[in-house]
Amino acid sequence: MSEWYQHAAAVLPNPSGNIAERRMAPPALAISTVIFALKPSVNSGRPTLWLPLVRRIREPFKGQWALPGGPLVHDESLQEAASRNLLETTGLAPRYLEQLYAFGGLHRSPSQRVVSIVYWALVQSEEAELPGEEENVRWFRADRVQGLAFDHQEIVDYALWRLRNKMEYASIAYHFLGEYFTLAQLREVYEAVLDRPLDPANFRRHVTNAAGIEPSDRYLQGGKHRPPRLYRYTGPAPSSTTAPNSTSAENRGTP
Amino acid sequence: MSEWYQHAAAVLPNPSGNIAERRMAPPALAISTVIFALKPSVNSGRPTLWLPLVRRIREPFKGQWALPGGPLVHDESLQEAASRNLLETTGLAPRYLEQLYAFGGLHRSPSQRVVSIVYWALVQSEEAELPGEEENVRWFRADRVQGLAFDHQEIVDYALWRLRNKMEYASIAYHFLGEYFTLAQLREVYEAVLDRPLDPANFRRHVTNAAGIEPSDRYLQGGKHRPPRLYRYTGPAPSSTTAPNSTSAENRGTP
DNA sequence: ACAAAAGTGTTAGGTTTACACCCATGG
DNA sequence: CCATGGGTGTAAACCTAACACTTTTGT
Repeated sequence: MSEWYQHAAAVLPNPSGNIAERRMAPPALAISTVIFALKPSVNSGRPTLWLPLVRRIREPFKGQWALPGGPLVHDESLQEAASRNLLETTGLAPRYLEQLYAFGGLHRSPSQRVVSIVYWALVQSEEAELPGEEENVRWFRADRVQGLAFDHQEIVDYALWRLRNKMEYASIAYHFLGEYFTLAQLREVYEAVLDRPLDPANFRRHVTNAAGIEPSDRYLQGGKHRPPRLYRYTGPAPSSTTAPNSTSAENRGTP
Repeated sequence: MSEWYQHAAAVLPNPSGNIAERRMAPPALAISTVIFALKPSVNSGRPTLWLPLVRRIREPFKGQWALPGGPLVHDESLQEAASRNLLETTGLAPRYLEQLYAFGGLHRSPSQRVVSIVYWALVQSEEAELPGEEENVRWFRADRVQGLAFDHQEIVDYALWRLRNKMEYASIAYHFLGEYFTLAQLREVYEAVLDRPLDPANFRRHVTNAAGIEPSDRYLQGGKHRPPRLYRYTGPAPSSTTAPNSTSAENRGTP
């Protein structure tokens, strides 16, 4: 895993060295994915944003952490490639998956020109346990990552910005949670991602007025206080169909 | 021009035919651009959205109209490729240029797998005259295009959606206009793109309260009535730097 | 003077925000 | 019965849409 730059290069006429030859080779095409999950902070226990990275085991940036990714394999759409990517890294099927951006700067990789089409994904916290044995995959706090290989720091920053931005107007927070959730849990998701406290009363109204969320007749038992009602998300599930068509979307600017 | 699919294929180990061989070839990488300009409608004379298309002169979809595009040439970033693209088609440097989406479906092109990274651009109407001699480049009304080659119809529809969407929250309308413009002209831009009338009084307030627009001490003379004041856009000009970093942005969903 | 567009004022309605308050449950 | 989070009510502040009205020019 994660040694695809080498692999991609092997397909090309001239893998290395000769500059004149290199200019003739078409850029390699790669797919990478920024995967977000909420996990309890080690200190406060409150949920915070985490993402998995893989350690590079070969030379461009050997030993440094990088986004999970791989070459674009034939007979596989861009989305499918990202999805497979996610499965191999976290063992999960994506709850939410959307294209982020195509990064194509000339010197992203020192050895060879690589164009990366990057996706971003949301997965559920509990299920997001790594396949154990993997020593070269580790979760990091999303706001603490640094020293990444290639331009992956910039990519992570942009994905974070997009997540925060989109969270404010689109119904994506649900994809961090299971089928049933309390409004307090949902609020904690928003507070973790947006990194600011929200008024519980106003949050309740905002979210119950929104379409796509339905109260169930179940309650969460076992708490210390009054058992909160459980809700379900019944809106569209763009899990594997976030394309430019239909009702999909991207993000919003800050102006 | 516009015969780059062939050209790209020529670089690859196995240009055609053999399916087993074809699966080994990496997908070709192309850049295309959706270029928008406002031109007066032939009937009403009011400004409407237009875009330039190029006629295909070789076989996949020969004779049909397609988006301007070409292969990704070495020593040229994605943005630079799109920018060159735009220059060759309209003779203009882009006033606004932003990445739209990477289209990578398996069967976009019948002969060979092609991944297209598509940009969208805004140019000024008056200057957007074609280099005359070009018989294979023509402007079409954006809401009337049909029968395009490949999946370009879908791409145009998405670009249109994105333009309309982004127009509602970002300061991009200015890029259709010259340095000095009246508020009525600016309102006509919004009305043409959003395809609905706007209240002049409220529009004025909305736009004069927004940052990045300054009144000048000049007035537009020569009209039939009271000469309107001329304004200037003084906000950030993302003309060639619309990357995921900085204050750039993409679009907003239809939650 | 009159028509028409430029530009200003005003008001009703909706949305957001802050916070007071009641409800229900475990201890 | 009390502490605590679940859940409801309410009023000020703010934003938006609709439209009446005044101003300024060319004819």
